[in-house]
Amino acid sequence: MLIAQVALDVPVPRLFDYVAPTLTAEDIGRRVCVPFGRKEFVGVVLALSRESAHPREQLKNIISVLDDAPLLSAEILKLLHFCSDYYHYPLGATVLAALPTVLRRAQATALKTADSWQLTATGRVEAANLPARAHAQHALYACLQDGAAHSAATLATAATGYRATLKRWLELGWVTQLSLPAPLNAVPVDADITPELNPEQSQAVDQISTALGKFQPFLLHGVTGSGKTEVYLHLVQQVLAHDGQVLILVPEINLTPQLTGVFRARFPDIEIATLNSGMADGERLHHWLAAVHGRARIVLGTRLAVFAPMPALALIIIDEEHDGSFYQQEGLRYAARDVAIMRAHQRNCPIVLGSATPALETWHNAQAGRYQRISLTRRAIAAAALPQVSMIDTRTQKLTDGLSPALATAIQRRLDAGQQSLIFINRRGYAPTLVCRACGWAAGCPRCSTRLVVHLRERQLRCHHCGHAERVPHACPDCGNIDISPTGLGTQRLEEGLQKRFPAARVLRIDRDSTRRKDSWPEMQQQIRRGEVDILVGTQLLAKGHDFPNLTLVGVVGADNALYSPDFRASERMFAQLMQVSGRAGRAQHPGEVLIQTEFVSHPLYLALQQHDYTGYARTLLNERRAADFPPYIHQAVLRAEAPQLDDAVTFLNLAKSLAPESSAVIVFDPTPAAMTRKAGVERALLLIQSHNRRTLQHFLNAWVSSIYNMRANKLRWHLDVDPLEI
DNA sequence: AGCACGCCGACT
DNA sequence: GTCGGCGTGCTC
Repeated sequence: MLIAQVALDVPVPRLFDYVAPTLTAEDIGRRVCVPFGRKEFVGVVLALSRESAHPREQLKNIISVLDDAPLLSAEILKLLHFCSDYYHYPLGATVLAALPTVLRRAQATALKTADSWQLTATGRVEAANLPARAHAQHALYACLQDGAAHSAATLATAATGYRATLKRWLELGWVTQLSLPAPLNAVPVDADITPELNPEQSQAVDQISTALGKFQPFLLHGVTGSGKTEVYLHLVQQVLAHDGQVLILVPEINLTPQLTGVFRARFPDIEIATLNSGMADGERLHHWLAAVHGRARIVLGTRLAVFAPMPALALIIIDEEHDGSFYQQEGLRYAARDVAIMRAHQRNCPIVLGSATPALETWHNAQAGRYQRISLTRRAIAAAALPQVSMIDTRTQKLTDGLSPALATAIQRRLDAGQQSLIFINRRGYAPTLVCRACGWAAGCPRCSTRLVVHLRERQLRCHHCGHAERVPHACPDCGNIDISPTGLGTQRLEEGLQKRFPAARVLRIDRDSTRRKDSWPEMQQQIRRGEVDILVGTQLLAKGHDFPNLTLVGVVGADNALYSPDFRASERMFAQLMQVSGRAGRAQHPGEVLIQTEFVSHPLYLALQQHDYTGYARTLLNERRAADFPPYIHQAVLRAEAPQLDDAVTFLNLAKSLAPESSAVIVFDPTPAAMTRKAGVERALLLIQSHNRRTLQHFLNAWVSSIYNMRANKLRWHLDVDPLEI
């Protein structure tokens, strides 16, 4: 009797056995439909054996086997196994999380190949004579006239409401329907020319490409504008020449279209699968399958792409590897960068971590020789020097709407010269608080332990953590005083102040609020490039990898906040952000200038920034971390609990602590309320666990987690966060 | 996660 | 007398 061990998407840390007479070892990694409780579930076969720990009469039969070939290779299953172990997340849920959502659903019986449509010879002749007013038909023709097969998704974007037209054309015999998936990126792009590399870049390419075929992590540390992308492109070219696949991970959505464009222009004949959370399910599936079947030679995506099976994977690239969006903060809590390293290790291929401001963990690994460091010290455009950075002492200057006279003068000079300025402030909204001048009341969120942010244009108070919104009150709800005022500075207020100060200037605000509408951010980027904007005001959105050639001034406002933060990673993050945003200035012919408003003109963070000295500041921070016994000198895990009452969460954690195995090499701290205790109506507490030895910590957690699963947890949710980003 | 079973309060 | 609240436990 053959028994299949099946992974199911249930929060239970074990597999389920089913009778599966027809399966063979070839079927491991295939999806199956199984009865589970009263329902049918989709699962993945992870192992086959002759016997089960359960009596035969308790075992049910597999209902059906779903795909004609395994979707998850042995290799990717091994990676998922590792993740389940390392992050202490149930194996079944981990495995199912690696599949696109459509493939996790029970109704989806078998995988249908996506249809595509192609113009016939008749169609070509007839469509050329369409009446001018047949707009819908013209739009469809424009899309199909290249003769290639196109998917529904491509047709939908090119010609809205194409379905009716397509149906008619199908009847007329103008198009044929193929039951083959259309190639990705069928829409042609202009081919790019391969630019020359400077000596540093070509040395980087040489060094990395000699490692192809074996495991070796590289840290590509390149100053902003040093042309890391060009290095990636050359490496990809080499891998493609040997029929390999490349996995490229990028931070959240913003950069994906831009970078995809670059790769498509350089490799117009290569299929590129893109994977990010913003994609429609069907499209995502299409791209994922292209990766799985090896058709897509380049897979470019956000963190979730790290689990995309790729039969010919030969190189992994992580761009902006320091970026926080590589951490998944719910469900399977993983760090895509670390998973990618493990994947490269298992696959025996090189991995490139690129950044101008590497994460301290990464830097530390490079110092220790675990990663090979390659530096690009010069900007790719020879004329573009790094910007000059200076501080403006806000203790001695009078600020108007958050702006010092020195910064205002600098902006005026750019306006006179027809150049652009960028003012960076990491706070959206009008003002971060609404305060009563009489009694000291401040508007707080009813569902979170945090202040509400004033959004004046919408006349609303909003919580940036749970989405709660209410009208701005006219008087203080506590004492009735009318004199309540927005306090502090946000992007909206800064925008308003700048517009008042420079009435003739075209000011554009860029934050999550102003770019919420789909496609508005790419549109704004075009606007900026076309020179239709004089002053940009924005948050970290602006810091990331964009190239605005006419931008010569970057002003920084309100950065001091990070210096007070209780989060030990706050200054690392702020330094990286400022370094990145400074890098926006003077990327082309004109020299750039960066002005930072601060009360701490001689703080090491700012001094390092002035010197463009990542290395020096990294050393400072690492020394601090070592002295304080913080990561990367110690390994952490956090047990988090959420409950309607804080007491219940804390009690649970105390009980969990009492169940912790004895270990002299592991420190278990006392439970504490989370930094933001209440969030979206739930009370949160946490328990920090530390060890100097990663393996010791892992063993400890292994033993502990199974006993936590046995605890009763009413109305309480808990999870373990290994290598947490924030505590 | 779903879903059923089960044991205590206010209703036709 | 039942309808239904959600605490508890199981799913191969």
